[in-house]
Amino acid sequence: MRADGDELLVGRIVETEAYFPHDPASHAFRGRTPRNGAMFGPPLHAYVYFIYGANWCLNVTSEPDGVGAAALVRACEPVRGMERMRALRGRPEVKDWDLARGPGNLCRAFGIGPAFDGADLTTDPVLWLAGDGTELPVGISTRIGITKAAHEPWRFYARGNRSVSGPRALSP
DNA sequence: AGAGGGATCCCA
DNA sequence: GGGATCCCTCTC
Repeated sequence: MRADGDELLVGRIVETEAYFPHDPASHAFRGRTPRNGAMFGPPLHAYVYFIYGANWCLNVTSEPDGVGAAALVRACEPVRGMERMRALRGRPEVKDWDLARGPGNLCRAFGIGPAFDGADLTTDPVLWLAGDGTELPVGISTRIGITKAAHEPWRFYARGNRSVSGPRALSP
């Protein structure tokens, strides 16, 4: 969720990937650097990074302070604030279900950028996580867009949900 | 399928 | 400082 001025932007997370300690595909693999510092912070904090010259990606730290690990939030099913999300995406023709599909698109739709790097997602007044009790059927697959540890089944998605990103073969 | 895009970081 | 690499996106 994100409070954007007076407007509340709400999305249900439908796709994540795990990046474990000592995971060759993780940014934290080679140790702490200025970029990945937030990954080594306390759990349930944001790690926001810039990639491919165009996209921000949101991760949620998952291990105690000092351990570099996080879950990449790859997609949300928009729940509320879709018009504002469309404006943030800058693409008027995008369907609701497509607004936060993919990690870069998700950050654009929610206005998430470097300002949130290191934010505590349990107490931050603007960006936070919450549960609504919904249970989703979980599918598991290999992670997307990586070359190292590519066989590890560490991607988790909501089965049958249109807002899930990636090749169709990976989200049956 | 393929190009664009810019930061990051390792190893000189 | 160079250059491979990158947890991607859009348009073809």
